[in-house]
Amino acid sequence: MSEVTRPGGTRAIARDAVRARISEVAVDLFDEHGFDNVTVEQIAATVGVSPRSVHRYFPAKEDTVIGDPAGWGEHVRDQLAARPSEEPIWDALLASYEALLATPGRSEVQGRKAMRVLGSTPALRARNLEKHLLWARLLVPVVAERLEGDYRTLRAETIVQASLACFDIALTAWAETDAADSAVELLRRSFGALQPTA
Amino acid sequence: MSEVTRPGGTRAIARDAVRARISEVAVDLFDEHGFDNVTVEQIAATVGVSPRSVHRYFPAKEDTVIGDPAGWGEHVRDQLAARPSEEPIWDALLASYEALLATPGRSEVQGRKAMRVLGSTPALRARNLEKHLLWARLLVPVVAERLEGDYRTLRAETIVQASLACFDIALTAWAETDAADSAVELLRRSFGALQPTA
DNA sequence: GCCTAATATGTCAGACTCTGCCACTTCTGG
DNA sequence: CCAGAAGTGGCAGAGTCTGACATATTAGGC
Repeated sequence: MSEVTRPGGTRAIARDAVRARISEVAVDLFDEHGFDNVTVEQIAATVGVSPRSVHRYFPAKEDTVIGDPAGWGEHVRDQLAARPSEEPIWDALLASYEALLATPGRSEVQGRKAMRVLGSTPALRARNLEKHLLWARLLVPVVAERLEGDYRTLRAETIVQASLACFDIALTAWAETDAADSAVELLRRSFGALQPTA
Repeated sequence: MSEVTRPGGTRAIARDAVRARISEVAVDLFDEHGFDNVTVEQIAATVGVSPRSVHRYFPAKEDTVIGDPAGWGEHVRDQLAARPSEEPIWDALLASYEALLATPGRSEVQGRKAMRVLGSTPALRARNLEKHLLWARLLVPVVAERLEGDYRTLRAETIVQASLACFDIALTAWAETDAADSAVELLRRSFGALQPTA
Protein backbone atom coordinates (compact mmCIF):
# COMPACT_ATOMS: atom_id res chain seq x y z
CA MET A 1 0.00 0.00 0.00
CA SER A 2 1.32 3.36 -0.95
CA GLU A 3 0.24 6.91 -0.44
CA VAL A 4 -3.01 8.34 -1.60
CA THR A 5 -2.49 10.23 -4.82
CA ARG A 6 -3.09 13.94 -4.32
CA PRO A 7 -3.35 16.48 -7.10
CA GLY A 8 -1.28 19.55 -6.34
CA GLY A 9 1.18 20.48 -9.08
CA THR A 10 4.74 19.54 -9.79
CA ARG A 11 5.85 20.11 -6.26
CA ALA A 12 3.39 17.60 -4.90
CA ILE A 13 4.55 15.10 -7.49
CA ALA A 14 8.15 15.68 -6.47
CA ARG A 15 7.25 15.37 -2.82
CA ASP A 16 5.51 12.04 -3.38
CA ALA A 17 8.46 10.79 -5.39
CA VAL A 18 10.91 11.74 -2.64
CA ARG A 19 8.72 10.07 -0.04
CA ALA A 20 8.48 6.92 -2.11
CA ARG A 21 12.23 6.84 -2.62
CA ILE A 22 13.02 7.28 1.05
CA SER A 23 10.50 4.61 1.96
CA GLU A 24 11.85 2.19 -0.62
CA VAL A 25 15.42 2.63 0.59
CA ALA A 26 14.36 2.32 4.22
CA VAL A 27 12.40 -0.88 3.67
CA ASP A 28 15.29 -2.43 1.74
CA LEU A 29 17.77 -1.55 4.48
CA PHE A 30 15.46 -2.78 7.23
CA ASP A 31 14.80 -5.99 5.37
CA GLU A 32 18.51 -6.60 5.04
CA HIS A 33 19.81 -5.47 8.41
CA GLY A 34 16.80 -5.30 10.73
CA PHE A 35 14.85 -2.27 11.75
CA ASP A 36 16.76 -1.65 14.96
CA ASN A 37 20.16 -1.85 13.27
CA VAL A 38 19.52 0.83 10.67
CA THR A 39 19.68 4.47 11.71
CA VAL A 40 17.91 7.42 10.20
CA GLU A 41 21.35 8.79 9.33
CA GLN A 42 22.06 5.69 7.25
CA ILE A 43 18.79 5.95 5.37
CA ALA A 44 19.43 9.61 4.66
CA ALA A 45 22.96 8.94 3.42
CA THR A 46 21.81 6.17 1.11
CA VAL A 47 19.11 8.36 -0.38
CA GLY A 48 21.42 11.35 -0.57
CA VAL A 49 19.59 13.75 1.71
CA SER A 50 20.06 14.94 5.27
CA PRO A 51 18.46 13.26 8.29
CA ARG A 52 16.53 16.48 8.84
CA SER A 53 14.89 15.97 5.49
CA VAL A 54 13.93 12.40 6.26
CA HIS A 55 12.18 13.73 9.32
CA ARG A 56 10.40 16.28 7.19
CA TYR A 57 8.83 13.53 5.13
CA PHE A 58 8.21 11.02 7.92
CA PRO A 59 7.31 12.06 11.46
CA ALA A 60 8.93 8.95 12.88
CA LYS A 61 11.37 6.37 11.65
CA GLU A 62 8.62 3.76 11.74
CA ASP A 63 6.58 5.77 9.30
CA THR A 64 9.12 5.10 6.56
CA VAL A 65 7.68 1.58 6.54
CA ILE A 66 4.13 2.21 7.63
CA GLY A 67 3.46 5.27 5.59
CA ASP A 68 0.35 7.29 6.28
CA PRO A 69 -2.69 5.02 6.38
CA ALA A 70 -5.22 7.78 6.99
CA GLY A 71 -6.32 8.07 3.39
CA TRP A 72 -6.82 4.33 3.06
CA GLY A 73 -9.02 4.32 6.14
CA GLU A 74 -11.30 6.80 4.47
CA HIS A 75 -11.34 4.61 1.41
CA VAL A 76 -12.49 1.59 3.45
CA ARG A 77 -15.07 3.74 5.26
CA ASP A 78 -16.48 4.94 1.97
CA GLN A 79 -16.64 1.40 0.61
CA LEU A 80 -18.41 0.22 3.75
CA ALA A 81 -20.93 3.06 3.72
CA ALA A 82 -21.80 2.17 0.14
CA ARG A 83 -22.63 -1.49 0.89
CA PRO A 84 -26.31 -2.53 0.85
CA SER A 85 -27.74 -1.77 4.26
CA GLU A 86 -29.34 -5.19 4.69
CA GLU A 87 -26.07 -7.00 4.08
CA PRO A 88 -24.65 -8.79 7.12
CA ILE A 89 -22.04 -6.56 8.68
CA TRP A 90 -19.21 -9.08 8.45
CA ASP A 91 -19.85 -9.54 4.74
CA ALA A 92 -19.89 -5.78 4.27
CA LEU A 93 -16.59 -5.37 6.10
CA LEU A 94 -14.97 -8.18 4.17
CA ALA A 95 -16.05 -6.66 0.88
CA SER A 96 -14.69 -3.27 1.91
CA TYR A 97 -11.27 -4.63 2.77
CA GLU A 98 -11.25 -6.65 -0.44
CA ALA A 99 -11.92 -3.49 -2.41
CA LEU A 100 -8.97 -1.92 -0.69
CA LEU A 101 -6.71 -4.84 -1.57
CA ALA A 102 -7.78 -4.49 -5.20
CA THR A 103 -6.52 -0.91 -5.31
CA PRO A 104 -3.16 -0.46 -7.05
CA GLY A 105 -0.30 0.43 -4.76
CA ARG A 106 3.21 -0.76 -4.09
CA SER A 107 4.43 -3.61 -6.25
CA GLU A 108 3.75 -7.04 -4.84
CA VAL A 109 7.43 -7.60 -4.12
CA GLN A 110 7.80 -4.33 -2.26
CA GLY A 111 4.51 -4.85 -0.50
CA ARG A 112 5.50 -8.24 0.84
CA LYS A 113 8.86 -6.92 1.90
CA ALA A 114 7.29 -4.05 3.80
CA MET A 115 4.90 -6.43 5.56
CA ARG A 116 7.78 -8.73 6.45
CA VAL A 117 9.71 -5.82 7.90
CA LEU A 118 6.60 -4.78 9.78
CA GLY A 119 6.25 -8.22 11.28
CA SER A 120 9.89 -8.50 12.24
CA THR A 121 9.97 -5.98 15.07
CA PRO A 122 7.33 -5.83 17.77
CA ALA A 123 7.55 -2.09 18.20
CA LEU A 124 7.08 -1.54 14.52
CA ARG A 125 4.14 -3.86 14.27
CA ALA A 126 2.53 -2.27 17.31
CA ARG A 127 2.91 1.19 15.84
CA ASN A 128 1.28 -0.01 12.66
CA LEU A 129 -1.61 -1.42 14.64
CA GLU A 130 -1.94 1.83 16.51
CA LYS A 131 -2.18 3.74 13.28
CA HIS A 132 -4.92 1.47 12.14
CA LEU A 133 -6.95 2.45 15.16
CA LEU A 134 -7.55 5.59 13.21
CA TRP A 135 -9.50 3.42 10.79
CA ALA A 136 -11.57 2.18 13.69
CA ARG A 137 -12.55 5.73 14.51
CA LEU A 138 -13.81 6.13 10.96
CA LEU A 139 -15.55 2.76 10.73
CA VAL A 140 -17.24 2.45 14.11
CA PRO A 141 -19.98 5.03 13.44
CA VAL A 142 -20.85 3.31 10.14
CA VAL A 143 -21.00 -0.10 11.81
CA ALA A 144 -22.91 1.15 14.84
CA GLU A 145 -25.61 2.47 12.54
CA ARG A 146 -26.21 -1.05 11.28
CA LEU A 147 -26.57 -2.53 14.76
CA GLU A 148 -29.60 -2.67 16.98
CA GLY A 149 -30.01 -3.18 20.70
CA ASP A 150 -27.88 -2.20 23.68
CA TYR A 151 -24.23 -1.29 23.81
CA ARG A 152 -24.12 -0.48 20.12
CA THR A 153 -20.89 1.50 20.32
CA LEU A 154 -19.12 -1.15 22.37
CA ARG A 155 -20.25 -3.87 19.99
CA ALA A 156 -19.35 -1.82 16.93
CA GLU A 157 -15.90 -1.16 18.38
CA THR A 158 -15.46 -4.87 18.96
CA ILE A 159 -16.52 -5.87 15.46
CA VAL A 160 -14.37 -3.20 13.81
CA GLN A 161 -11.27 -4.01 15.82
CA ALA A 162 -11.73 -7.71 15.29
CA SER A 163 -12.00 -7.09 11.55
CA LEU A 164 -8.82 -4.98 11.68
CA ALA A 165 -7.10 -7.86 13.42
CA CYS A 166 -8.24 -10.14 10.59
CA PHE A 167 -6.80 -7.73 8.07
CA ASP A 168 -3.47 -7.50 9.86
CA ILE A 169 -3.16 -11.24 10.34
CA ALA A 170 -4.02 -11.94 6.72
CA LEU A 171 -1.43 -9.50 5.41
CA THR A 172 1.18 -10.82 7.82
CA ALA A 173 0.56 -14.37 6.67
CA TRP A 174 0.63 -13.26 3.04
CA ALA A 175 4.03 -11.67 3.50
CA GLU A 176 5.60 -14.91 4.56
CA THR A 177 8.03 -16.04 1.94
CA ASP A 178 6.35 -19.22 0.91
CA ALA A 179 2.79 -18.06 1.11
CA ALA A 180 0.95 -19.51 -1.87
CA ASP A 181 -2.40 -17.89 -1.18
CA SER A 182 -3.40 -14.44 -2.25
CA ALA A 183 -4.00 -11.75 0.32
CA VAL A 184 -7.72 -11.89 -0.42
CA GLU A 185 -7.86 -15.64 0.15
CA LEU A 186 -6.09 -15.31 3.47
CA LEU A 187 -8.37 -12.45 4.44
CA ARG A 188 -11.36 -14.68 3.81
CA ARG A 189 -9.78 -17.37 5.93
CA SER A 190 -9.24 -15.08 8.89
CA PHE A 191 -12.73 -13.61 8.57
CA GLY A 192 -14.00 -17.15 8.50
CA ALA A 193 -12.32 -17.90 11.81
CA LEU A 194 -14.77 -15.51 13.48
CA GLN A 195 -17.87 -16.82 11.79
CA PRO A 196 -20.41 -19.12 13.38
CA THR A 197 -19.06 -22.64 13.45
CA ALA A 198 -19.64 -23.70 17.07
CA MET B 1 -3.49 -4.73 37.27
CA SER B 2 -0.24 -4.78 39.13
CA GLU B 3 2.81 -6.95 39.10
CA VAL B 4 2.81 -10.68 39.45
CA THR B 5 3.59 -11.60 43.02
CA ARG B 6 6.89 -13.40 43.21
CA PRO B 7 8.29 -14.96 46.32
CA GLY B 8 11.87 -13.96 46.73
CA GLY B 9 12.63 -12.45 50.10
CA THR B 10 12.71 -8.92 51.35
CA ARG B 11 14.53 -7.63 48.36
CA ALA B 12 11.80 -8.76 46.02
CA ILE B 13 9.23 -7.14 48.26
CA ALA B 14 11.19 -3.91 48.23
CA ARG B 15 11.60 -4.06 44.47
CA ASP B 16 7.88 -4.52 43.96
CA ALA B 17 7.13 -1.66 46.29
CA VAL B 18 9.52 0.65 44.44
CA ARG B 19 8.01 -0.35 41.12
CA ALA B 20 4.52 0.27 42.40
CA ARG B 21 5.50 3.66 43.76
CA ILE B 22 7.16 4.80 40.55
CA SER B 23 4.19 3.61 38.55
CA GLU B 24 1.70 5.33 40.82
CA VAL B 25 3.57 8.63 40.62
CA ALA B 26 3.95 8.35 36.86
CA VAL B 27 0.27 7.63 36.24
CA ASP B 28 -0.76 10.53 38.46
CA LEU B 29 1.59 12.92 36.66
CA PHE B 30 0.52 11.69 33.22
CA ASP B 31 -3.12 11.97 34.16
CA GLU B 32 -2.61 15.54 35.27
CA HIS B 33 -0.21 16.86 32.64
CA GLY B 34 -0.32 14.42 29.75
CA PHE B 35 2.12 11.67 28.91
CA ASP B 36 4.19 13.72 26.50
CA ASN B 37 4.57 16.64 28.90
CA VAL B 38 6.08 14.64 31.74
CA THR B 39 9.71 13.59 31.51
CA VAL B 40 11.39 10.62 33.11
CA GLU B 41 13.49 13.11 35.04
CA GLN B 42 10.33 14.59 36.55
CA ILE B 43 8.99 11.22 37.58
CA ALA B 44 12.32 10.34 39.14
CA ALA B 45 12.51 13.62 41.04
CA THR B 46 9.00 13.23 42.39
CA VAL B 47 9.69 9.71 43.58
CA GLY B 48 13.12 10.69 44.93
CA VAL B 49 15.33 8.49 42.79
CA SER B 50 17.54 9.03 39.76
CA PRO B 51 16.33 8.67 36.18
CA ARG B 52 18.79 5.81 35.82
CA SER B 53 16.90 3.95 38.52
CA VAL B 54 13.56 4.52 36.83
CA HIS B 55 15.01 2.90 33.74
CA ARG B 56 16.15 -0.01 35.83
CA TYR B 57 12.63 -0.75 36.87
CA PHE B 58 10.92 0.04 33.61
CA PRO B 59 12.56 -0.62 30.22
CA ALA B 60 10.60 2.19 28.66
CA LYS B 61 8.74 5.23 29.91
CA GLU B 62 5.48 3.72 28.68
CA ASP B 63 5.99 0.70 30.88
CA THR B 64 5.48 2.86 33.96
CA VAL B 65 1.82 2.76 32.94
CA ILE B 66 1.62 -0.64 31.34
CA GLY B 67 3.68 -2.59 33.81
CA ASP B 68 5.22 -5.96 32.98
CA PRO B 69 2.94 -7.81 30.60
CA ALA B 70 4.91 -11.04 30.52
CA GLY B 71 3.76 -12.29 33.89
CA TRP B 72 0.11 -11.56 33.20
CA GLY B 73 0.28 -13.13 29.79
CA GLU B 74 1.61 -16.30 31.32
CA HIS B 75 -1.14 -16.14 33.89
CA VAL B 76 -3.82 -16.00 31.18
CA ARG B 77 -2.05 -18.73 29.24
CA ASP B 78 -2.00 -20.98 32.28
CA GLN B 79 -5.66 -20.32 32.98
CA LEU B 80 -6.53 -21.14 29.39
CA ALA B 81 -4.51 -24.33 29.32
CA ALA B 82 -6.33 -25.50 32.43
CA ARG B 83 -9.82 -25.11 30.94
CA PRO B 84 -11.71 -28.30 30.02
CA SER B 85 -10.60 -29.32 26.55
CA GLU B 86 -14.10 -29.80 25.23
CA GLU B 87 -15.19 -26.31 26.25
CA PRO B 88 -15.86 -23.95 23.32
CA ILE B 89 -12.76 -21.85 22.75
CA TRP B 90 -14.51 -18.52 23.17
CA ASP B 91 -15.90 -19.59 26.52
CA ALA B 92 -12.46 -20.77 27.58
CA LEU B 93 -10.88 -17.46 26.60
CA LEU B 94 -13.57 -15.46 28.35
CA ALA B 95 -13.11 -17.45 31.53
CA SER B 96 -9.34 -16.95 31.38
CA TYR B 97 -9.62 -13.19 31.08
CA GLU B 98 -12.22 -13.14 33.83
CA ALA B 99 -9.83 -14.99 36.10
CA LEU B 100 -7.25 -12.35 35.35
CA LEU B 101 -9.65 -9.55 36.20
CA ALA B 102 -10.41 -11.28 39.50
CA THR B 103 -6.75 -11.13 40.52
CA PRO B 104 -6.06 -8.43 43.10
CA GLY B 105 -4.07 -5.53 41.78
CA ARG B 106 -4.28 -1.76 41.59
CA SER B 107 -7.16 -0.08 43.35
CA GLU B 108 -10.16 0.57 41.17
CA VAL B 109 -9.48 4.29 41.12
CA GLN B 110 -5.87 3.83 40.08
CA GLY B 111 -6.80 1.13 37.61
CA ARG B 112 -9.31 3.36 35.86
CA LYS B 113 -6.86 6.22 35.81
CA ALA B 114 -4.14 4.03 34.27
CA MET B 115 -6.55 2.85 31.56
CA ARG B 116 -7.52 6.42 30.78
CA VAL B 117 -3.89 7.45 30.53
CA LEU B 118 -3.22 4.42 28.32
CA GLY B 119 -5.78 5.57 25.81
CA SER B 120 -4.62 9.16 25.74
CA THR B 121 -1.43 9.00 23.67
CA PRO B 122 -0.52 7.15 20.49
CA ALA B 123 2.82 5.97 21.85
CA LEU B 124 1.12 4.43 24.88
CA ARG B 125 -1.55 2.77 22.82
CA ALA B 126 1.09 1.33 20.55
CA ARG B 127 3.11 -0.04 23.42
CA ASN B 128 -0.05 -1.54 24.88
CA LEU B 129 -0.73 -3.25 21.56
CA GLU B 130 2.78 -4.60 21.66
CA LYS B 131 1.79 -6.20 24.92
CA HIS B 132 -1.09 -7.82 23.09
CA LEU B 133 1.34 -9.29 20.61
CA LEU B 134 3.35 -10.75 23.44
CA TRP B 135 0.27 -12.35 24.95
CA ALA B 136 -0.76 -13.62 21.55
CA ARG B 137 2.54 -15.43 21.20
CA LEU B 138 1.73 -17.23 24.44
CA LEU B 139 -1.91 -17.96 23.71
CA VAL B 140 -1.92 -18.94 20.03
CA PRO B 141 -0.31 -22.37 20.50
CA VAL B 142 -2.84 -23.23 23.21
CA VAL B 143 -5.75 -22.15 21.01
CA ALA B 144 -4.39 -23.83 17.89
CA GLU B 145 -4.30 -27.13 19.73
CA ARG B 146 -8.03 -26.89 20.26
CA LEU B 147 -8.79 -26.30 16.58
CA GLU B 148 -9.20 -28.76 13.77
CA GLY B 149 -8.94 -28.39 10.03
CA ASP B 150 -6.88 -26.16 7.76
CA TYR B 151 -5.09 -22.94 8.59
CA ARG B 152 -5.08 -23.66 12.28
CA THR B 153 -2.40 -21.13 13.11
CA LEU B 154 -4.03 -18.38 11.09
CA ARG B 155 -7.39 -19.07 12.70
CA ALA B 156 -5.89 -19.30 16.16
CA GLU B 157 -4.10 -15.99 15.59
CA THR B 158 -7.35 -14.41 14.53
CA ILE B 159 -9.31 -15.71 17.49
CA VAL B 160 -6.64 -14.67 19.97
CA GLN B 161 -6.23 -11.18 18.53
CA ALA B 162 -9.97 -10.68 18.40
CA SER B 163 -10.28 -11.77 22.03
CA LEU B 164 -7.51 -9.36 23.01
CA ALA B 165 -9.37 -6.59 21.24
CA CYS B 166 -12.44 -7.52 23.29
CA PHE B 167 -10.37 -7.29 26.45
CA ASP B 168 -8.94 -3.95 25.53
CA ILE B 169 -12.27 -2.47 24.49
CA ALA B 170 -13.95 -3.65 27.69
CA LEU B 171 -11.27 -2.13 29.89
CA THR B 172 -11.32 1.11 27.94
CA ALA B 173 -15.08 1.39 28.33
CA TRP B 174 -14.80 0.55 32.02
CA ALA B 175 -12.27 3.34 32.55
CA GLU B 176 -14.67 5.99 31.37
CA THR B 177 -15.72 8.11 34.25
CA ASP B 178 -19.36 7.35 34.27
CA ALA B 179 -19.18 3.65 33.51
CA ALA B 180 -21.68 1.87 35.71
CA ASP B 181 -20.86 -1.67 34.62
CA SER B 182 -18.09 -3.80 36.01
CA ALA B 183 -15.14 -4.70 33.85
CA VAL B 184 -16.35 -8.32 33.75
CA GLU B 185 -19.80 -7.28 32.56
CA LEU B 186 -18.32 -5.18 29.79
CA LEU B 187 -15.97 -7.99 28.84
CA ARG B 188 -18.97 -10.29 28.43
CA ARG B 189 -20.67 -7.69 26.29
CA SER B 190 -17.75 -7.34 23.93
CA PHE B 191 -17.26 -11.11 23.72
CA GLY B 192 -20.95 -11.32 22.95
CA ALA B 193 -20.51 -9.00 19.99
CA LEU B 194 -18.52 -11.71 18.25
CA GLN B 195 -20.89 -14.55 19.03
CA PRO B 196 -23.34 -16.08 16.56
CA THR B 197 -26.33 -13.78 16.24
CA ALA B 198 -26.62 -13.32 12.48
C1' DG C 1 13.87 35.34 -20.22
C1' DC C 2 13.69 37.59 -15.77
C1' DC C 3 12.20 38.15 -11.24
C1' DT C 4 9.94 37.23 -6.96
C1' DA C 5 7.61 34.73 -3.70
C1' DA C 6 7.01 30.22 -2.23
C1' DT C 7 9.02 26.11 -1.14
C1' DA C 8 12.74 22.90 -0.10
C1' DT C 9 17.14 21.91 2.02
C1' DG C 10 20.98 21.52 5.17
C1' DT C 11 23.35 22.94 9.40
C1' DC C 12 23.21 23.35 14.12
C1' DA C 13 21.99 23.10 18.86
C1' DG C 14 19.35 21.07 22.11
C1' DA C 15 15.67 18.10 24.39
C1' DC C 16 14.45 13.56 25.48
C1' DT C 17 14.81 8.50 25.93
C1' DC C 18 17.64 4.91 26.76
C1' DT C 19 22.09 2.09 27.61
C1' DG C 20 26.54 0.63 29.30
C1' DC C 21 30.02 1.36 32.59
C1' DC C 22 31.89 2.08 37.01
C1' DA C 23 32.53 3.62 41.70
C1' DC C 24 30.19 3.67 45.77
C1' DT C 25 26.49 2.41 49.10
C1' DT C 26 23.33 -0.57 51.24
C1' DC C 27 21.71 -4.78 52.94
C1' DT C 28 20.94 -9.76 53.50
C1' DG C 29 22.14 -13.87 55.51
C1' DG C 30 25.60 -17.03 57.29
C1' DC D 1 30.30 -8.94 62.36
C1' DC D 2 31.49 -9.41 57.64
C1' DA D 3 31.56 -10.68 52.84
C1' DG D 4 29.21 -10.99 48.84
C1' DA D 5 25.16 -9.76 46.43
C1' DA D 6 22.26 -6.32 45.09
C1' DG D 7 21.02 -1.55 44.51
C1' DT D 8 22.09 3.32 43.37
C1' DG D 9 23.63 7.44 41.07
C1' DG D 10 26.76 9.88 38.02
C1' DC D 11 28.39 10.15 33.52
C1' DA D 12 29.11 9.86 28.64
C1' DG D 13 27.30 8.75 24.50
C1' DA D 14 24.04 6.90 20.85
C1' DG D 15 19.84 7.59 18.50
C1' DT D 16 15.42 9.97 17.50
C1' DC D 17 13.29 14.07 16.87
C1' DT D 18 12.37 19.35 16.77
C1' DG D 19 12.86 24.31 16.16
C1' DA D 20 15.39 28.02 14.22
C1' DC D 21 17.68 30.09 10.58
C1' DA D 22 20.45 30.88 6.49
C1' DT D 23 20.74 29.42 1.96
C1' DA D 24 19.33 27.14 -2.29
C1' DT D 25 15.94 25.91 -5.60
C1' DT D 26 11.96 26.40 -8.33
C1' DA D 27 7.29 27.45 -10.00
C1' DG D 28 4.71 30.75 -12.16
C1' DG D 29 3.52 35.46 -13.54
C1' DC D 30 4.77 39.13 -16.50
